[in-house]
Amino acid sequence: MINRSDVPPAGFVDEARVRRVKRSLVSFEGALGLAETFSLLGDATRTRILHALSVDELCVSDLAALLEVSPSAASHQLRLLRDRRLVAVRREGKRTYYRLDDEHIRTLVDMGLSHAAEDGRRGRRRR
Amino acid sequence: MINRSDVPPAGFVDEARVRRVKRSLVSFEGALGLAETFSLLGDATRTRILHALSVDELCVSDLAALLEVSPSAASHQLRLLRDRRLVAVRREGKRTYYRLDDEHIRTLVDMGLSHAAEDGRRGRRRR
DNA sequence: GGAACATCTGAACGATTGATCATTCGTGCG
DNA sequence: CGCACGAATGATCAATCGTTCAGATGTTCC
Repeated sequence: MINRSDVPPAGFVDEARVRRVKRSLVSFEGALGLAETFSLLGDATRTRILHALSVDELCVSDLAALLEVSPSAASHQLRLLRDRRLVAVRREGKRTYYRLDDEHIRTLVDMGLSHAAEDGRRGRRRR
Repeated sequence: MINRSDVPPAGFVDEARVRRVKRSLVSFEGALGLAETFSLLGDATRTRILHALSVDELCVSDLAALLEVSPSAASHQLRLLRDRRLVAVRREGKRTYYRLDDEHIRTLVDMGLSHAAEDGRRGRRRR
């Protein structure tokens, strides 16, 4: 038996390295979950919502007016963020107040902003 | 003059709060840049690529074989990551080796993974 | 030079996305 | 109750995205 059974059909250029990487690789499902969360941050409207909420809790109408989007659009996006537990809800009479649910999110947004800032400093985008 | 000129046409529920949030809000362009970076992380294939590269540098064919995607697909995604400077390239003979360009990225991916992990622990997804 | 290989690129297709509009739900008030 | 308001939802449509396929580059080795 020369070929190990855990080696995919093809054949790698650098077997040892690939095996090493493979060992600490997360499952496809894990990556998918990660990507789903990130893709929520991958929209300017939602990023702005999260960034606004990272400063203070806001009701839908104020949030919508502040970001100059329709209340409906804001609500749709808030639902996505809510489903993923990035924001939490609190009802007060007719109004619904949203806030960040997780301290991680604030950190992610801040970190992303600092990356973007640095990215702007040097010459964004090759080619 | 009762109405301040920097107040949008409508009228907010909580003027003071909105003004406070507005003050520390990033520009639309800033949010857009942030979102563009995040949306690159918002795809499972790219996340897996980045995660793999966070372990070790790899050439395109090994990367593709490891993740079980076509070399073409891998190349397309790598281009996007390259354009945004998330990965860096090194050529060695016929092969092209990719690696993470920025330590931030590794942190972002790791942080996202830990968030996802915690998210899995409690009951992901409401409703 | 030419064959073999690794990677890149462009076009095309199907799938997913975000905004919008109309409608509905829920709450407070006259 | 019935109206008004804030918010949520469903359907629709255009735009964007990721993959695939075919072909173009670029590199090594003979």
